[in-house]
Amino acid sequence: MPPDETASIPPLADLSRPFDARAVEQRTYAFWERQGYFTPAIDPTKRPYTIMIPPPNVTGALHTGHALTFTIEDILVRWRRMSGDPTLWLPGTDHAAIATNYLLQQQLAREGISWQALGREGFLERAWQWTETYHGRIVEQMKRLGVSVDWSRERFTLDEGLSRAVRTVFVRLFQEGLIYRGEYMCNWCPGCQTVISDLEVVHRDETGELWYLRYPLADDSGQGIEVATTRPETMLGDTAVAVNPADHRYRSWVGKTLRLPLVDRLIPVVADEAVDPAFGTGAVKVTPAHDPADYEIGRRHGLAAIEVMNPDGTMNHEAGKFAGLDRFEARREIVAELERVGALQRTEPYQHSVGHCQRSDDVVEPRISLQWFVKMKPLAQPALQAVLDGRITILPERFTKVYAHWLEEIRDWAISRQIWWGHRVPVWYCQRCDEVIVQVEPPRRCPKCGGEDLLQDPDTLDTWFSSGLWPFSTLGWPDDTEDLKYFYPTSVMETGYDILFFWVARMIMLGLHFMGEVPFRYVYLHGMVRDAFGQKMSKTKGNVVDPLDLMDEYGTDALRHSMVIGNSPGNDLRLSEQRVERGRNFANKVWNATRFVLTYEADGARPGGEQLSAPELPERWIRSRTAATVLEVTRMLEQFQLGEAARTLEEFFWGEFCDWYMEMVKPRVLGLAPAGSPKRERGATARQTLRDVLAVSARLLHPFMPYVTEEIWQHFRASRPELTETIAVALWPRTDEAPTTWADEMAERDMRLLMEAIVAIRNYRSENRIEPGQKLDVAQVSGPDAGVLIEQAYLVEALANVSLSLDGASSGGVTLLVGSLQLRVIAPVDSEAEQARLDQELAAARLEWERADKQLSQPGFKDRAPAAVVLKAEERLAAAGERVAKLEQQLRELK
RNA sequence: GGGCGAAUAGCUCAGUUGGUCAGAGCGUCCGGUUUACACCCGGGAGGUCACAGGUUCGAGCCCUGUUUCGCCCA
Repeated sequence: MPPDETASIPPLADLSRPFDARAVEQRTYAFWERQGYFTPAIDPTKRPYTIMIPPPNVTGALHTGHALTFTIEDILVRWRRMSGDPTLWLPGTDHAAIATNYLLQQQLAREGISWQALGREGFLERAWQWTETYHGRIVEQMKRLGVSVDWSRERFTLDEGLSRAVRTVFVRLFQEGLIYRGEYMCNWCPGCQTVISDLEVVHRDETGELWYLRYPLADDSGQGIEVATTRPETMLGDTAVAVNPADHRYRSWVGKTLRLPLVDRLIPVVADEAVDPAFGTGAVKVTPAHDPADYEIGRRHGLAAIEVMNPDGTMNHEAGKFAGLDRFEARREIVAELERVGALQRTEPYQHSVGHCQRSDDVVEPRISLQWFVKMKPLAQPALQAVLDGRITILPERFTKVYAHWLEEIRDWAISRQIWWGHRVPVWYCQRCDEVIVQVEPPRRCPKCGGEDLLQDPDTLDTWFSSGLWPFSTLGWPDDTEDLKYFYPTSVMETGYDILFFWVARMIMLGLHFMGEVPFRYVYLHGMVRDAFGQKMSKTKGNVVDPLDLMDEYGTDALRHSMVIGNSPGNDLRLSEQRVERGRNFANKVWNATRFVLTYEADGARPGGEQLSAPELPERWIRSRTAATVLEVTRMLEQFQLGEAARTLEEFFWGEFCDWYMEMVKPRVLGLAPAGSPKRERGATARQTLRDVLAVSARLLHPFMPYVTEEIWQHFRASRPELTETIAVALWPRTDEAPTTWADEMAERDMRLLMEAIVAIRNYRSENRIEPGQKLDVAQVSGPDAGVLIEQAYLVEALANVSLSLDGASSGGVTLLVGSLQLRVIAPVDSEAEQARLDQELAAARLEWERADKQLSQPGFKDRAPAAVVLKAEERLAAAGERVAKLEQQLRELK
């Protein structure tokens, strides 16, 4: 085997005591990538498992949200790949139009370059440079997380194939009448200088002011009407005052003419149902060009819409002497001026919701403009249906309602953006005959008049318009590719609940419309990652946790572990260093358990060559527990219960395999017995079991902690050449064959008893401050299951530091009750403490008895409860009763 | 204003077909030079599962209402 095809692990002797994550990670990922393990083989006889990665912003950096996303997806994907499914996890990045455009503008400004002066072409050139520079960074960061994606299929939302998909979709929707262009009131961000969709507006409650203005009657009678407004600067564009027609206070005012202060424009008082009589004075100023509600009122009453602002948020020429001022500066000056002329009546603080741009945080300005829209109702209906009839399952289930509600109330989607970075609208305007040409490839001449003077629409499309196509555009659509046929529909869309509307809903709508089939069968929504105090992470707060720092310090496996354990779908996650520490400790535990196993393997003969004795109780027990764990973990993964699966694994590996089984094995493997001796055989069986269980565990753990488990695997391969060359494609332990034949109910029952006995002795030792080093004698064991303990005496002796000398000769000591067993331990007895201990145990036993008794005597219980439940309760009652009797007797003897 | 979620040990959280389900990690207390691991081992304390009703033989889990906090939509 050429050296570059191995994982090049260091020799066993060099194994470091703590797991050295950093040393392992880079070499391991390079090995996986080189070998192409993550490129699936298309097999028509098998159903593929496909996940499309939520593409991170190409110019962005890995954050904790990505770490969560990619960890969850990697777990699912690695598990299914090991299960034998042709598995495709397709990676890619997103061009993040507004974000990139905005950041690049700022970057240029720092360099003293005006983007306007640079021009469209120059700007795009810079943007591509940026993209190329940063693309490498995000890819490297993704690799550090261990993502098992197929890099050979990597896509970028702005690459040629995806761009053609975007243009094709635009053209088809236009031809179907689902895309239209029109002049409407939209959300305008003066900072980004583009329209944004409703979803990109973030509403925040703010304390502003409510200004009361008096608009006088034009007849100079001295009478006037008072209006209240939160945005006095827009008064320059007022073209009416409106009142509710049912508001008797203003009935006589309707139809009268007012003189607008500062401007001297004559404006009517109109009656309109939309006016809320309870707001302010019940009369409102109407500014059709700057408020969506006023826009509607204006349309109903034929009012002029006078724009008083420029696209950048400064006042325009209509603002007269305020022209050129920023809108907020203008507000102050206009208020001052209104006060000076006596039009300002009063001001009061006012709580209201203010829309901000999701990207730049500027206050969004309602503005009338000519934009492209997607008609949503016809697309939304099938998307709703697909979820309601179960073709798509949303997890957690509660988000189904959120999804449905949004789709039912959906409004048309403004898709054009007044920025340069993105997919340019595939529409050309003939300068000769005004023909509008909508097509996928650029036209040479106007199909109507033959003119060659064609101007392409300057706008670009919302990034989400292209990412909405992600599940199929990445597979080659609009071409009918093999990938598309095989991998679509995909299996799972895993992402954060915050982009359910932005992205998931749109993928479903567009997928159904263009592919005629759902884009994915499951939607798994994870929660938001917060800081240790539950605060949302933000740069301004300075509480951003960098996953790369955490990986540097604790290792990738540790970070991944912290991302899934104890987390459940849809719920937010508080990330703290302590949490990651737990992950590191566990990775280290796994590593050291391996060192233990490998050390004895190296010490003894090669596996397979040794004479094995029959498995003893500890072997039967740990195998049975392993089998149960395989079933349990597999079941949980099938149900997307990743957090529970991880916890189950941790508990099994650490609590049962390491803390119990390895300790039980030590008496037999410490110090090798001569070949051929029974002790040697017993040791060989134990070592064999250690290896077997560790090998199964490593495979179960691999999706969660890929690096440490791969490292283990490679060390195993040294002595077991039959193993696959990577754990990444090792077979997932099957639930329908070995090792599930290891299930052994009797062994589990007997071991429980042994473990309880050991714990009872340790407990007594601890409570009575008996030196851990002091060996105690167990003089007597009685009870129906005494044989179990006697047979396994060496285990109890080793783990509880006692010796079983069942001669009954020595007297005294203390009797411990373990289930139905009684152990008489020769130990110093402090009769006062012993009395307290027995009293306490008696109280507990009585309580247990009472509870069982209460349950059994519950009227109807025996008739209605399942027989197994009744039986269990009866057993509990009997056992508790026995225990009470024994304790009472012990107390009597003590006195 | 509408909808959703959370409320379980000091802290952070699990608990998915209602019948040992009262758990984990961290923290805390006690004890450990047991050669895999102190990133460890052993032992302990600690909870009326927010509150009030209801359904049921049986409720942390299902239903209704209330309180507090958070989120989404308008």
